[in-house]
Amino acid sequence: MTAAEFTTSVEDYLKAIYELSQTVGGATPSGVAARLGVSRASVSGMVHRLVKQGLVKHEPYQALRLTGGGRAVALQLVRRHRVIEAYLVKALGYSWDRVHEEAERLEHTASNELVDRMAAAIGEPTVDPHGAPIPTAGGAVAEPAYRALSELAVGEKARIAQVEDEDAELLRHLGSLRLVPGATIRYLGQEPFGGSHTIRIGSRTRRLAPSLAGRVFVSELK
Amino acid sequence: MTAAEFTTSVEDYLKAIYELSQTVGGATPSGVAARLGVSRASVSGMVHRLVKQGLVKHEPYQALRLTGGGRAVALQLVRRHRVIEAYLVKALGYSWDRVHEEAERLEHTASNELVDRMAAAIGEPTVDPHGAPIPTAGGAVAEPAYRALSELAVGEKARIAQVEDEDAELLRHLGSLRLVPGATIRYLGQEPFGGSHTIRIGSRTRRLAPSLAGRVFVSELK
DNA sequence: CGAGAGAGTTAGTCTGCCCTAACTCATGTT
DNA sequence: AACATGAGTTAGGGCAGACTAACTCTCTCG
Repeated sequence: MTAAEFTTSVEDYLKAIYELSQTVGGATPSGVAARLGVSRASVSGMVHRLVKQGLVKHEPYQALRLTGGGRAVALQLVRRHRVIEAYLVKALGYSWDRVHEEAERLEHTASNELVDRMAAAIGEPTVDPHGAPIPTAGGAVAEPAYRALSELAVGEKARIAQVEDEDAELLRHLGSLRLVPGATIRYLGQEPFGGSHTIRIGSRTRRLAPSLAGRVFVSELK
Repeated sequence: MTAAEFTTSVEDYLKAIYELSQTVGGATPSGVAARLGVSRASVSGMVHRLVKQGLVKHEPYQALRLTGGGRAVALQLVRRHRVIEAYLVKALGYSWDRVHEEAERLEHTASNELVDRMAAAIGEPTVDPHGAPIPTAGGAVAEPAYRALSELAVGEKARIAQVEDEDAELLRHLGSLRLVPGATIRYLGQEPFGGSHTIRIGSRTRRLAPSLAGRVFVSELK
């Protein structure tokens, strides 16, 4: 039942389409190609196979959409990825900048049962080490509408909710600033002409390059 | 450095050749084919590739032999497999009859670092749940010369050292008899004409089909 | 409105790994 | 010693998934 129903490639495409679907512009073939590091032609080829398998819907020259089945596969994969990341950090002492790469490989070979056991062993976490919500085994996900840090109003306080997880350099930098999910900050504003953002975290003032501030997401402080 | 240097297929072939090399008759192409569930022709094809990559030595119509490099790859894989099995049992509550299948997949995607962390987390085990020795990270393995249970002398006492790990049914049966590595038994003999073997384990007398007794290995009691 | 630019697709090729069918080699039996 | 048998190999295909090159569609902008 948990047999390898889909190839690693198919799973990767479905996950890419799932993740791009919830960004502005949706999942375009060239977006998928860029995300997976393959040519646009390869995406066209794979999309045909996915459509034939009933995992994706596609009208030529339109955005790609997952079917219910395709979405379910993608959500399982996302769950496996995020649980594995959380487990590596909590149970095996990994740092948060090194788990993504390992999880990218393990997510395709770990059974759902293993992932469920990992989740149980660390107390059924609801978010991964970068703050991303973990889908339930049943395939339900919270999809919180966080704001980018750069969208805060001057003087506003907020809590760091989630950061992008794919860039290890970024994660090490954010970690060194203590800018991790759960941290409380106050936004002090942006320098003129698209300069750095300034925030207060604990008793320290920190400056963030504009490109970083769009990759860190915050929630209301309650 | 721990990048995926070899395909899953290549790793599987090397492991099969390694394991068959230490049985009587060595690693023949048809032995490898049977073990991996592929045709003999597929083995011939893969052997050409492995020879070209310098992982295997092969004279036509002779047994296959690993080169130093091939052996190193195989030992890494065996280490990953056995550490994963041990970890699943000790850290995640798996039963010993369900770990082989999971480890067969994870061994190809878990990094050496992950495996080393798993090993450390459970106290650097030296054998897996079925009693098979775990190679060190450096690639050294103990290769103990155990006897099959069926080779014991009547009345002899011995310790269960290792059992075959690939047949879940077998493992469940042995588990129900408490015939697990570390258990102490006394061999009471075999029924005439190739019948069942009888052993004493704890205060109970158990009977083992001849085919089972050749798949359970014992060491001297000290 | 018409033309690029760029996105998407099709065509054709390659590699990895599997298969079946058919041939060759090695070996034991009579 | 010849031959049957089975092990090993070669030949020829197939499928998955990637690529480049070339064609087509869409959309924006002058």
